[in-house]
Amino acid sequence: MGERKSGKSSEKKPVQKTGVTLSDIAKAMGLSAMTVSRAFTGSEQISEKTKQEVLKCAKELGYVPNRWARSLVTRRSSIIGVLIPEISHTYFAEVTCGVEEIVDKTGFDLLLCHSRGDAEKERAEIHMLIGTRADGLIIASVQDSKTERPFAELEDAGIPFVLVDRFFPNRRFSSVLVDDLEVGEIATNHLIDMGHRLIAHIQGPPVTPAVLRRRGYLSAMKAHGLPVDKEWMIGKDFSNQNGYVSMRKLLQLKPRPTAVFAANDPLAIGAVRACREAGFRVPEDISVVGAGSIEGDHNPNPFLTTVWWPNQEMGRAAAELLMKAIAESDGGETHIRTFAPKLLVRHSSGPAPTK
Amino acid sequence: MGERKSGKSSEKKPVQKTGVTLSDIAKAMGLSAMTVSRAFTGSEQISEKTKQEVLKCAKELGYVPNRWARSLVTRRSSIIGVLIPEISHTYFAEVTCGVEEIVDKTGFDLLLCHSRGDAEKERAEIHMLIGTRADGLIIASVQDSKTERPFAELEDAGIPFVLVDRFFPNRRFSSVLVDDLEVGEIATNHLIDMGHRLIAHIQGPPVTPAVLRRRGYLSAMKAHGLPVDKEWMIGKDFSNQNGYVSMRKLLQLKPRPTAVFAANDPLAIGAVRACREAGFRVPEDISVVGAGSIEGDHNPNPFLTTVWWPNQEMGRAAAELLMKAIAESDGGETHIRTFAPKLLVRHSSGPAPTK
DNA sequence: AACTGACTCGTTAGCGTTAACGCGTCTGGA
DNA sequence: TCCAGACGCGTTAACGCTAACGAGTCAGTT
Repeated sequence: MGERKSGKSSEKKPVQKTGVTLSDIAKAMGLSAMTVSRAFTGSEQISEKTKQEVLKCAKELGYVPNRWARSLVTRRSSIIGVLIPEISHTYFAEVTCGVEEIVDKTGFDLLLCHSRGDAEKERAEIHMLIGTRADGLIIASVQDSKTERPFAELEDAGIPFVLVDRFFPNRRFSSVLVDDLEVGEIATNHLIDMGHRLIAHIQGPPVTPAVLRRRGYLSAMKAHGLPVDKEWMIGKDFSNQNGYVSMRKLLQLKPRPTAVFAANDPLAIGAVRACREAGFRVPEDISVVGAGSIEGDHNPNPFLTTVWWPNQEMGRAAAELLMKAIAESDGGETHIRTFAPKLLVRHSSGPAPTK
Repeated sequence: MGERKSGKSSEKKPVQKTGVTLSDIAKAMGLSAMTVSRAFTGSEQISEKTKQEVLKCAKELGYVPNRWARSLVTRRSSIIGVLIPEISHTYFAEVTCGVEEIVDKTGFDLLLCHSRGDAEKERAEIHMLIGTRADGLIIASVQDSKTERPFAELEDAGIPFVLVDRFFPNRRFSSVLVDDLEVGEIATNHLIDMGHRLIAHIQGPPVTPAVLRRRGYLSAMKAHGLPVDKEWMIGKDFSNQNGYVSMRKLLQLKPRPTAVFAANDPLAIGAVRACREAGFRVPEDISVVGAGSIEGDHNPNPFLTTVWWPNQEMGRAAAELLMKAIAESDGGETHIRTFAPKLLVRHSSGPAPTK
């Protein structure tokens, strides 16, 4: 067995598999480990000269300080946990991107965790993050009001956290929100303004944002004296598939709705697909409005009329709240930042058919 | 000056800010720390009875094992680093999602790092990940062939890694790829089949995938004896904005191209936008084909004709390669898996205008 | 009765790093 | 000349955990 790399090596030293340590380079330089440590921690108690020498020697030997040994004694991991249902949802990807921007700037790193929409998995991940001694958490929770237990654990562990787009009325947690009630109202009002009266709603799962958007839909309809048939509210999760299936059902109703407010964009896109397959034109025959559009350069969808809000900025805001909570470590106050949604009129909505 | 923690404490125990430790519950139960440890590590050297008692007591006291203390002695962090340009690109989000799926299943966690397309930042993150003693890395690198230095560092540190969609011909690294040459050919051939002859190409940045797609475009054109004007190849990065700007320039050429192959979907969407703004219809006047479509339920784009490949599955494949490399720790062999792209004909491409 | 071996549990030593303190050396001012 | 104080470095003792070995108990075997 040939050694693949003999390092700097003195004589035999088979393979330094474990990696170079502080005391390795301390010995090599005839210094104490402490002095070497000081060269890396930015301590004042070391002369500039030896500091440079140490850094140089460390580089040659390929030494990189062991983060965990350090954080064990420092009691800070410099790790922020991000706990979301799934990163492939563009919405969460953009929030996460905003979080990363701030967090990276402050010298922390991101541990990415998926709850996959499962409250129990979320709980397990929180537990894991406590074990990881994360310095803080950003959570897009799938817990409902009855299962706040995981958050209590976090508080016991003294780990600050900020919720994204989830609000628990009975308990104040720091959070960053969109006004989801307004989302529902804006979308619905737009359709009403275009002359629609038979407006259906494809809803999401029973989490706060979806519930509020639905409530906004209902409130807008009511405000205009428009009746809402129970069959017009349909759907059970945020998937494209659900949008497709729900729309197919809606198309069979009579009278057939002339417009649909879908609780998010994937739902809306699924709905559009169902309409077209069934031979209806969008928006000439049926108008569709989504919600939660993606921003930025990467994946714009130029077709769908939708209600937009600044995902990435919300991520930044959440991270800023968290950074402040960590820095001040008061742990006491909770802050809530709410963002206003905005209607983006594009090409999937139009005037109600005159028929 | 108040003592922040009086150890195990006898009477008052103000706030155990530091968190409960192994020996805390060892003392509480009259056991040794080792026995308690065994209850958590799944060791055989403990009776089922005491194990359950320990677990129960730990739960009551809110004890969670300190991951870093553990990994310090274990020499395994159970952390996989994912180093990508930016998670808000749906492409990387989906790859990451696939990675997470496998990695989570195997008991690892993901440290998410952004290179932001900057080779130097990427290098810094790799350095950080070495310090973190990550057990393995998945990298969508922005290094070019001349700057492989970071990878050498990884090899020295004995950290296995798998590259995603980057290939370094002069050096064999384990990697997962799409056949980008074929991507370019498929897209271009499709347009040629539709009768187009004046086909332009909006290209990406000078990284391997973009270069290969362009080469595929050229090869397809050449194979059909079609000339390529230098002005038809334009563009410098993967952004939507670049697609828009480049298309505007292409529209002013005479003769004006009747079709465009854009190196990825954001480019294509930007191009479509430019066409429409200038009063051209897509696909009646101009056909546009993208590449790298997103899959899954969340963000389908039902309009764009594009070349597709299985992002999420590629992520899974990369993670599986990495898991194997970690488990076997041979570190020797390198594996390369290539995925075939597939044309998705939708509504942004059509027959060449007869003029 | 003595021996073997399986089971449980404890003891000793670190893993690689930093906090806190201590000890020389050198400088400058009275 | 002497001493305060700054400066640069070393020593000791953790941080919370587990590997490796060792010791005690109890059953079954010879």
